Amino acid sequence: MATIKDVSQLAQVSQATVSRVLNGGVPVSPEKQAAVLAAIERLGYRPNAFARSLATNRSGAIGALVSELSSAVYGDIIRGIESVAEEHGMHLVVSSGHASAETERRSYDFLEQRRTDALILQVDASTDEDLSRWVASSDLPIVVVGRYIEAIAERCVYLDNGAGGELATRHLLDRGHRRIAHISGLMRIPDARDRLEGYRRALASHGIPFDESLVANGAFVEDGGERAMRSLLARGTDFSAVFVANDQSAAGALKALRDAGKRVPEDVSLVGFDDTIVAHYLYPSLTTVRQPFDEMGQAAAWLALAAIGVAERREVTRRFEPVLIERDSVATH
Amino acid sequence: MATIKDVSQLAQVSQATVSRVLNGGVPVSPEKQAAVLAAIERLGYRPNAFARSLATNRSGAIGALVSELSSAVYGDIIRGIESVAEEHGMHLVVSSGHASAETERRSYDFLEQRRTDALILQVDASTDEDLSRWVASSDLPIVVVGRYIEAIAERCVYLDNGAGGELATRHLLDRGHRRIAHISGLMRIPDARDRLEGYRRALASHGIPFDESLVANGAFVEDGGERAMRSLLARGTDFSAVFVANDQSAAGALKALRDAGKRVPEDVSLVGFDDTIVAHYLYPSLTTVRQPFDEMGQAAAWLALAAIGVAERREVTRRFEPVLIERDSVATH
DNA sequence: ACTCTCTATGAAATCGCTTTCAGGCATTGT
DNA sequence: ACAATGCCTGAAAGCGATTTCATAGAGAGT
Repeated sequence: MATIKDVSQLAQVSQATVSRVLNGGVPVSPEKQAAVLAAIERLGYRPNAFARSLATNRSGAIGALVSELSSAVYGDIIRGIESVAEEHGMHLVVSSGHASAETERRSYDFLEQRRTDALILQVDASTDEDLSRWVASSDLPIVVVGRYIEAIAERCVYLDNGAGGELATRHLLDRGHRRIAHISGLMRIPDARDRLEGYRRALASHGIPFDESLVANGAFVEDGGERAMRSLLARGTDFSAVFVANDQSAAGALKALRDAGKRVPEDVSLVGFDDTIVAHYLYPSLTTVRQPFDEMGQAAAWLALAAIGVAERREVTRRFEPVLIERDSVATH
Repeated sequence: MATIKDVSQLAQVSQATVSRVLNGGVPVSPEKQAAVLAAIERLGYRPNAFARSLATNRSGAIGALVSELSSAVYGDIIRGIESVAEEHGMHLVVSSGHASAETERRSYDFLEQRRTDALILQVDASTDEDLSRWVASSDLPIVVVGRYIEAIAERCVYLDNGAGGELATRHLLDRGHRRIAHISGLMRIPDARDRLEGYRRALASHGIPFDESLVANGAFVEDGGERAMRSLLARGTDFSAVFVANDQSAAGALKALRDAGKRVPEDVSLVGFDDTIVAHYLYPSLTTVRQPFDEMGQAAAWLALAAIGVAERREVTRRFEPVLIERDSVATH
């Protein structure tokens, strides 16, 4: 591998000059410039990124830590981050936390260890306190996406989950449903609690009392949704619609309904949450509350890049509003 | 940020000693060891990864370039790579090619630029020649996954797509189908051609002549599958089953069938390819040919790690066999 | 008791780049 | 024609680790 020294010798200039033509900004005479470029070409020279980073203390990359790499949910967040990063000539290093606090911590350490210039975190397993501590103790800018943490609110990009729960429930109310059940998410995750809260608010606004027996926990996973729906059906409490806390558990709920001989949406209407690819593939396709993952990723990237002075500081939306996507799983009651 | 020098001063030892306790291998007296560890703890010292990499010329990470980060298909490959990498204390840097040859090239350049110790490529847009050239001209080990390229065969981890096409088609033949259509994939991708070839072989083995009018192109995407199925139906040629080149286009095909009032599997049976999450969510759930993405990722990682001497050299499967996953989209004819 | 290993340690070179600093040379102004 | 100004350029000092090499001291062998 050729080094800058080889280039400088071949081009008969100093290493400083080579560095200057490489990085621009400083004027270099056209002749030397040409000589250097020729030498670079001739030697197939590529600057050593480690040396450069060591000297500049910048890596040219931002890191993203996501809870699950292969999830349909978070792919769009990454895509959003990447598009903005690329726009600014920065690269993206992605690492996965495997939905385990331990692995999240390890991956965080890796990224934080001065390998990237900024960090974007989308994690589930670590607690609010963990994250706040990380933000406080790290000297690189950290942005948290998909989660609102009061202590570091200005570094959070998140959805208004309460409004989302309300939106979903209101939609069912508007369609004439009155007995509306809820399959909730993993309650240790704030999103789940907020969505439930939104559901309660919507009911309240229509003067409908909250009924404990219409709520079952789906834990955000397909299996959980299936079990929750079975439990709901077994209770014998009557309902004509269900707001499910995410698309994945809605898939499970749909299966349980089908197994029980209930038709969707004729017998039971279903609203999901997230608008992941799952909602599109289900049959009937799922009416759901969309999270603008792509835009949220972009916002997070803007925040991060602005913090390190790569992107201009500009107004960035941090709290996103949910949007209802109507498909075929809701009928008028 | 504390440096090794700070630590060495606080611990009253040389930098070399600090480095030794950090990296192990070389004996250090227990007292100094303790002093160093205490100093590290006290200062919150973390070695600078750039400096270390510059000195050792190793990054401790392997790079993966995938065509699409957020695809359901490739998530499992990454997961497989990551699990093996982690097992060996290596980290993973992922970059995306966005299914464009230009971006693939750029991402490749980034990763190749001495940032990672080995490279695993899963790319669609770049040609066999591009890849062969990269492998030839790079001084880091490169493994290609999901693709067979003759010139660099020993660095490829791939599925026997021909066998897959045969498997799918044979399954339909075994179930009594004789008029079997095929919705093919993007023909510039070898996988698509091989699957078609397998389809032809299976037909031939049953003495059924290949019928051009039973083949339509679905280009591996949902839309394409839908259009292809419509085209097939419009031709008026009779068929009772279709082998679709991947799950995604099978989803489109299913939609077209449904729109045309055909029931699956009663009127038309369907077999997909890949066994992605899509196959699971479709209704009826899709019988499909499974690619062991996870294991393929693992194999690629083993190959890569062995090449840089991190993992022991052991026998690694490079050509994987497809497996038929039976679900609900095939009926006996 | 004396030489001969060995073992643990530190000093210093090195990795490949950026950046400061000082100076040479050509302009410009008077 | 001379001083002042600016523009380019090169030498050299980092950046923060690893690693080689030499050496001091401890232990072993006779």
